[in-house]
Amino acid sequence: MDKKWWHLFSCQACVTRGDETRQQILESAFEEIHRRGFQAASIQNILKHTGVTKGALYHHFPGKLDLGYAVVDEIVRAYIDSVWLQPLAQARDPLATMKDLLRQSGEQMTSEDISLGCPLNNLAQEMSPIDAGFRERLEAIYRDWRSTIAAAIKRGMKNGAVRPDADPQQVSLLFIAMLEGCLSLAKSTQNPDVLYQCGGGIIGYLDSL
Amino acid sequence: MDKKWWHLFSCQACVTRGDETRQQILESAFEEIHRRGFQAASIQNILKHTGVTKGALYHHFPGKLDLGYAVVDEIVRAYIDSVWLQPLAQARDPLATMKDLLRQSGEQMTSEDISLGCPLNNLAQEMSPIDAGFRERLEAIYRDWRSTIAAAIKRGMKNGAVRPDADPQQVSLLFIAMLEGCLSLAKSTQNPDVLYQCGGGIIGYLDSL
DNA sequence: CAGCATCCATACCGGTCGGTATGGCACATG
DNA sequence: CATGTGCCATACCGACCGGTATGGATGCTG
Repeated sequence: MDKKWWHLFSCQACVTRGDETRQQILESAFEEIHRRGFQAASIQNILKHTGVTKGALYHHFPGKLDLGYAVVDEIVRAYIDSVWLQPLAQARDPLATMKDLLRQSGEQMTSEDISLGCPLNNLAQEMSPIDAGFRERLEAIYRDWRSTIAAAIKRGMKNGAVRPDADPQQVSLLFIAMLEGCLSLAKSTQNPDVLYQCGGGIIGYLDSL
Repeated sequence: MDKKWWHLFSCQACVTRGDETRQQILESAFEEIHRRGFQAASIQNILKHTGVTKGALYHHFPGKLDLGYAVVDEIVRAYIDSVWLQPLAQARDPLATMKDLLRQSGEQMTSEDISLGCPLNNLAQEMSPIDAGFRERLEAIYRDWRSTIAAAIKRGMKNGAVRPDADPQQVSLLFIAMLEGCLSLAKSTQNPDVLYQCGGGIIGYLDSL
């Protein structure tokens, strides 16, 4: 079932062209899902923005559900990885880096980003009660996120960057909850000021640790 | 267009029976929307659980969108009103009552409540970017909620129940963000412990005020 | 060159959606 | 009693949905 290894040398097209359209479909699907939610996402719309046809899509993905899973596994997860997990993986001062990441991603958000909200949270809210496959995948991302934060906090407690009576589990939980809550409120109001003021509250919380 | 006032005396059926089925439709619609989201909510399902027919529904509501608006205006708003606004309206010690309400509503949540999430947040997340009518209604509810909390905090600062250097605006914002974020995480993990631990973090925050 | 697998385009299908048109029943009115 | 109106049931509609069947183009394989 897997491609044989020498395809990498003898058949460029098989590898690159196929994976290229697959990637196009994935990114367009992510856009559409981010915009309308998974259930309301239309296959036709996903195709319209790529130029590829339905035959191509159903050649690469068995169905809409699997396409959604792939979006979670390969795009949403990769985003959280690159933005949060990797910077925190070997941070010396976790609170400082978290505050930096917070400010940084807050500043570079467009008003459209604000009104569309966090893709991870959107999908989790919509699909967790409905589909177990989505739930498990999204919950795994949250779990990794939390454990990475908790580990960073623990390291910070050891080297004195975090006060020693902090509870790493609760801090990781509450931080993500505050963040998602702030993004959620900002999305509802479509007001960047809400995001900034709320983000200030998160930073204040981190300062208390 | 309005019913004439003497209908209240002369035509019981016109008033009570009509409003009764309307209320049934509203409640069933709330259930269905809470369960599947507004866009995926099926008129047929809403009817199935009430026993009334499509003619009745479209007699009381011009369309699906207006039905959704009515659910927000008459059910979601009423819920927030009764659970949060009224208890806080003349609370002497706002932080204590907020902690009480938090614990109370946390304890009486079933595991199904947890996995379905907060109706207000669900609808806001799904519909705010898509439909302005929903967005304005939901944002109005959030606004009232925030201003009620802020007013209560301000009163608490006057009578010494809240430390005088608190920022009522930010407290109200952050509290709702934390609450919605905690419910959101608990929904994703479908784990009550997450809710309790996260709620403990909120209470810790309130204790710091 | 023959055969085969990959990759994709087109046409089509059953099912469900929200919405409408129509008619009938109960009842208040003049 | 005749008429009008609020309330609701039934049958039906076009649109769109996700999914499939089929065929063709390309390029590697033996």
